[in-house]
Amino acid sequence: MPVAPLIERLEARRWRITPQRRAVAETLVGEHVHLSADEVFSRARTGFPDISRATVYNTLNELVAMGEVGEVRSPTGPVLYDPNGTDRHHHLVCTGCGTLFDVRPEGVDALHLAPGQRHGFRVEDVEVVFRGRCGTCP
Amino acid sequence: MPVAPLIERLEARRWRITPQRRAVAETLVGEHVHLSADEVFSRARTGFPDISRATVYNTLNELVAMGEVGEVRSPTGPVLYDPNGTDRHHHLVCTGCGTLFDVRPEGVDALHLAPGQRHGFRVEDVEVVFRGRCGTCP
DNA sequence: ACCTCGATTTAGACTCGTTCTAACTCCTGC
DNA sequence: GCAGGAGTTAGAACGAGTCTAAATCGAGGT
Repeated sequence: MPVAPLIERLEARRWRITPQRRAVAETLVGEHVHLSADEVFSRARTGFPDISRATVYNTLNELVAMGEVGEVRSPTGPVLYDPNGTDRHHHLVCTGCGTLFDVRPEGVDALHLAPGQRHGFRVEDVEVVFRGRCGTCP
Repeated sequence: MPVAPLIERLEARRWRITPQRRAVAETLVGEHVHLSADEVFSRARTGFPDISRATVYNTLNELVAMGEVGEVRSPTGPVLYDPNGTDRHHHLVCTGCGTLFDVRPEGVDALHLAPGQRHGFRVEDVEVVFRGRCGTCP
């Protein structure tokens, strides 16, 4: 999934593509990319050295609000941004180093909450996080 | 589940029960109790006015490390402490106000990760979070 | 071309939740 | 009764993120 489609989707929304916003969008390309705002900031600076931290946060928050980018609130550590915004998927997190992968677990559709346990909620989403140790953490 | 069993378990571990630690432990009693460190701090002060914030954090972290208390890292907002530390259970969170309930969803045991998706991890735990709107949030 | 005005960007101050530090006090075992 | 470690404390420091107020940009109208 190259950058063009994301940029094109943003143009189709008549969203102004400034050089700063382009620099942010271009960092978010690839498979299994999960960058923190700070990583996005430092990478975006290589393409646009004067971009400010606030602009990176503004842009990421707008991309998330538009649904073009997903945010993963890793239980410990900063929010990670996931360019694969539309696909439903879940996560596998290393409790040692925080490494995070997307996964597509079987059976999540079958998860449901018995009416007696809904506490008056309208349930909208289920998130599944698998925790474990990655190959390099003891 | 009254306070005594928790205090007794702590004594059984030969953990020194100081007045400060007792004040913290006593705030964490009841069903569906999910307090933030700050709420624990202010409640503990009613029983022990000179307790410091650092002691509350120290004590909560030790209780979590011992497994006597669970911590729920609500995706937004502070960590919540759950005295129901041993029971496996999952959570239902309101995306509006952050209200949080314990739930016991069916079918979680069936969740598993296909070997091809394990990315070399040793999976140790699955956490399921249901998101929705509670009765009072629009 | 030239204004105008809202959209965008910026640096830095600020907030929140949490951890760290270094000094202090209190037990516990000898 | 004393030494030394365990526990406590206030406040500084921290990391992530938001907010503010001022500067700058650029698209649409003339």
